[in-house]
Amino acid sequence: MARPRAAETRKRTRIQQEKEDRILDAALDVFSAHGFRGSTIDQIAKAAGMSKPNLLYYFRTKEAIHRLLIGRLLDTWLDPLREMNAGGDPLSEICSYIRRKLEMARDYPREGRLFTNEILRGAPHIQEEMSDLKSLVDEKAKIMRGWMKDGRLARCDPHHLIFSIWATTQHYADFDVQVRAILGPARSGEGRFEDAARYLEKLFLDGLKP
Amino acid sequence: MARPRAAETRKRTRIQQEKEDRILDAALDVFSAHGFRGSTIDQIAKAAGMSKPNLLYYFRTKEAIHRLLIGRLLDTWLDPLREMNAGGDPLSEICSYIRRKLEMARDYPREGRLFTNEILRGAPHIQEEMSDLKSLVDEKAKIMRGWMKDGRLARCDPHHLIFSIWATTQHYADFDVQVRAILGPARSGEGRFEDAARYLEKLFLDGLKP
DNA sequence: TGTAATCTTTACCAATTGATCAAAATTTTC
DNA sequence: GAAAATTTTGATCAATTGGTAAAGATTACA
Repeated sequence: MARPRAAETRKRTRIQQEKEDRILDAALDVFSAHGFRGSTIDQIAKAAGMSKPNLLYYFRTKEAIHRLLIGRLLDTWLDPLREMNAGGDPLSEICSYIRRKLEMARDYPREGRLFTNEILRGAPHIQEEMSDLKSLVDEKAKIMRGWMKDGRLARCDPHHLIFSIWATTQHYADFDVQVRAILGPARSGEGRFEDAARYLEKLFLDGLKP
Repeated sequence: MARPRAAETRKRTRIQQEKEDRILDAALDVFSAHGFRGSTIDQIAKAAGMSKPNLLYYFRTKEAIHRLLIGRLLDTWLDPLREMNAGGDPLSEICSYIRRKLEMARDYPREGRLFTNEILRGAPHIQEEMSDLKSLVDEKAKIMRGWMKDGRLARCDPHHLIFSIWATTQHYADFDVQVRAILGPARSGEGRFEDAARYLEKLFLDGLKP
């Protein structure tokens, strides 16, 4: 190889491990705040505490960083939905799904915004993942329809039910500044997530009771 | 004025009227799809069917276009909430609010995405409007609390109730590609908004019944 | 119809930005 | 401790992009 780059050679060194992690964390900060095109390599490099050429030694292109982040994200983003199983009690399955999604919005807001950014742009980098997503959602929708048939869940469109859970929970990551502006400083502590959880649980429980 | 620019002189001509409208429409297309920094003047000019310098004859800067769009947007975006009045029946007031917001997501998805873009970036251009927003929401929250006290609406946190309506309706504009991908081509017609309306109405009605 | 105002185009500039290269500095390995 | 491998830096490039200048084309109006 003419000009060796990190990770193109034998195995990852200690420095590679460290620096790559720092870069990805910095990039998550910057991408989630400014979007892909709104972010510059310089910004990311600065946030990671290194020079631009140095960063480019670890990742060939800006897109390579973005791709890796998006890929990682999708891997874990759907875990809560996967965990919903037909065997459990419908309403408590849905409640814990809501709780888990809300926890993700609280604990990983950057990832959430990165995802929303990508979707807002028309999901250009995750076309195939979209069809995997459809399969998963269809599968879970089928389970829900089973619950409805058994009279254990209110009859409704399961796809839109899932959308509404995504929307209400993701809102607390994507619209964070708006939520804080409206709740005011006094209620903008971490407690707002507990208030949200309480409210959403009530809404969906009573709204979906058979 | 050394180099006169459109609208800096006496009154708007026919051509100014036409071209400015075309530019704003094109800019809404481009900004809502790519975000502010992701959009170029060239792109907007091309979409508006004119050259870049020609466009810049009508708007001094890219930011001027964006500012105008954002300003216009906020003017109308909150109208549905303003219309919610204490005199009506609580549940039907909330239902028509949901319906109106859903109609906006259907009829003005570009505006919706423009707004989400702005909030995602931390709302840098609409700081003051945010406090106006807070006043409006607080006022409506007060009305809702009155309804709850009278036993005409289920007790819950009215701020989070409003958030949940925003989130579930806006979702159909912002996450449109995802919604379409999951519903599949057969159910991605305009009918999806009616399905959504039916579902949301049921959810909120049963979820908020006293 | 002629003239003043408005509009459009061509050519251009300076700053930013993604990316490269080769050499210097550092770390790892034997 | 020296050689080899890896990491860092500084200089630089080409493309993109926001914006300007000035001359030419068109339109409105008396």
